[in-house]
Amino acid sequence: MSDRRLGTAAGLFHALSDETRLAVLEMLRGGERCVCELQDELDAAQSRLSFHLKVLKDAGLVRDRKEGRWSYYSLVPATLALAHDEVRLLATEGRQRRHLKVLGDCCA
Amino acid sequence: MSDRRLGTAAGLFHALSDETRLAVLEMLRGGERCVCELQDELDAAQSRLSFHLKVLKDAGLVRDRKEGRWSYYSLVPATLALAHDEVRLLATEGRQRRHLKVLGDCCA
DNA sequence: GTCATTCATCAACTTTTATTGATTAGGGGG
DNA sequence: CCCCCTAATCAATAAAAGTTGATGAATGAC
Repeated sequence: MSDRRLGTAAGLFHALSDETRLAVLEMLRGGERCVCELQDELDAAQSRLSFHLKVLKDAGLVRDRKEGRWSYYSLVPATLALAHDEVRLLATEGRQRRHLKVLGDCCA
Repeated sequence: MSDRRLGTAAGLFHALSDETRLAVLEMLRGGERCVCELQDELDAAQSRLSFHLKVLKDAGLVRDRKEGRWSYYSLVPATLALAHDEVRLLATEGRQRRHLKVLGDCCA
């Protein structure tokens, strides 16, 4: 609702704009996962996955929890809800008809 | 639903990952607009706006209609709905609990 | 202590995106 | 015809994002 709204939304969408990151999020829907599980299942190089996890974390879409030598990642529902609201807004046809312009002339 | 699902979704999110483009989409919620109106209201250089409109169009989020010397852009609700579904899926907590791994060992 | 495992981070590099300032094409108006 | 307006496209550049391979920190097994 603020005036950084679009900037924030753009940031979220950027985090969502990569296939690997979406695959991570999908895996996390099933619950917390450690990096090595993600790595395995997604067949992604370690540093590459780490990079994408950081993008997701910086965007607030996931959080991590360290336990022993493992890092477990999980979704942050609130942020996903935020992204959801943003798209829903766009996907919702605006009710208000814009007022008609004087006939024939678009700009000028 | 296909196996290009994530790739397609990533493409949509990429188109949504820019503040200018989001601003365009918001304007279009009110109905069709010609480029010059967008240009005016968004205070964007002509070629820059044209670039972003192309990104949105290539993503299938908007369509254009030429009339005389003007181009009018409008939303494509179906594509927005697609993006909406995709986010909703992610934002929906997965029901299924993943099966537990053997005790103590994450990766092995 | 040594060693292996997990993962983050870094530096170098490649690829992709975005911006800018032309130029170009199509309409019209005169 | 000549001229202006709208908007797309292009080339050059700049900036951001992604990949790779290496290094390093932390943990825990021995």
